[in-house]
Amino acid sequence: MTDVTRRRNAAATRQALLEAARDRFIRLGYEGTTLRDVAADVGVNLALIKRYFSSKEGLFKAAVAATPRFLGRDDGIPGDVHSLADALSHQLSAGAWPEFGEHPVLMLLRAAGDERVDALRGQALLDAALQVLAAAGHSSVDDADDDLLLRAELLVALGVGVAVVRSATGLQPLRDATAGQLSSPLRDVVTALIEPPTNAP
Amino acid sequence: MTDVTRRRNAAATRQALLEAARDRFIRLGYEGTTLRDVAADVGVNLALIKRYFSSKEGLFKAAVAATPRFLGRDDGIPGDVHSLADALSHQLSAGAWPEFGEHPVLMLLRAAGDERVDALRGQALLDAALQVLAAAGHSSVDDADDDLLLRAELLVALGVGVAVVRSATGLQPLRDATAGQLSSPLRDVVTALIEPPTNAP
DNA sequence: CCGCCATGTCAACAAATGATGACTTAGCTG
DNA sequence: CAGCTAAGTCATCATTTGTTGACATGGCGG
Repeated sequence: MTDVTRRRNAAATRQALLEAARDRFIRLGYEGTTLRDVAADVGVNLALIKRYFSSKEGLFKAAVAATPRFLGRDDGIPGDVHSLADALSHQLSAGAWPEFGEHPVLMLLRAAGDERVDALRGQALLDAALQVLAAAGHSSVDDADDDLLLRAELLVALGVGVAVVRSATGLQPLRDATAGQLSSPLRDVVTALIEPPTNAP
Repeated sequence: MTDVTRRRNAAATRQALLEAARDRFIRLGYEGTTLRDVAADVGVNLALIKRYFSSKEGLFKAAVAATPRFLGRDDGIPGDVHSLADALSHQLSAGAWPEFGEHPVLMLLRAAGDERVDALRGQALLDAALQVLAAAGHSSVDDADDDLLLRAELLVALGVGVAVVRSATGLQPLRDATAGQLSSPLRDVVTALIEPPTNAP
């Protein structure tokens, strides 16, 4: 945004536009984001967006492509239920994602009815559920029955819900919960969902 | 909408407008809903909305006021953790809310940045969390420590997440999950959150 | 039957917003 | 330095959408 090395530097300007757009898309959704505001954030003329991204939809797709998925990041895939719970705690803690302001999954969820984005969004959530299953020791989809997949998706839904609730309300203490505070309850949930207490004969 | 008894009947027309608006607000959010579409749904002129609700914001607030809260409905407040889990299973099952199409909580979450709606939304979610606490045997807020409140809010977030994920994606098997299928996992989650397995000394 | 008033329609305005082509300027290259 | 091209600006258009005042009309009370 305030990059000094951006004097008639196309790549840097394009990048700045992308970041400004991503920030607004995450906070305000597709409809709520105006191209004029994005251009103003960067201090550049509206028409440049057309040059670099063709249209608002092009800008949105580029922003989506440049945003990490739900359980994706660089943390690597958690190998067991405990590290999965820890990864969730960190992803859902208050200070996480300082570069986005909100949880990046919100951008996907606030998208317009575009077909390609819909597919991307569904895939991202399914991927997350599969990662949960992997952490539970199931390497392939067919390895798990529908009930287990449903349980994994419920865990993903919990993550989505936390992100949504935090961004939409000031609900305390959830709003400011740290990873440390989330850790204990989330461990309980993960364990209960993926390793039910009394289910084996 | 297709009420035959609606020939120059102000009350019925007003009600039809309210229902059409509610449906669109829930599915498409505040920004995504246009007054022209709402009027067209009812088969009435756009200007009538101004007459009955003053403005789009007035229409939205009326729709919010006429929509049940999260754990509110008429089911009554669940008295223990098991009936709480069952109530959740039913509220979050695929066929629930036939009169809205989606879970009504989505209307609150997709609201514009209006101050009063923000407050309403926060209050609705807090109420839901308090109901969860009540089901856990805590009659007042002060009765519970922050950790327990956080756990209750996580359960509410799970509900919100399920509603959001279902409305935004075709994620299976969550999308079509019945109350029966949700029951077992949700019981595990509720128990784990509200009655942690190994916490007492 | 007739007029009145609630009910509803019509046409038009203004603001916001995405899209677009013509124009300008800075910085490199020869 | 001259000039060409990429980078950026400007003014404007078309569309959508909320808002609004003037107008039409149907049913009910007298």
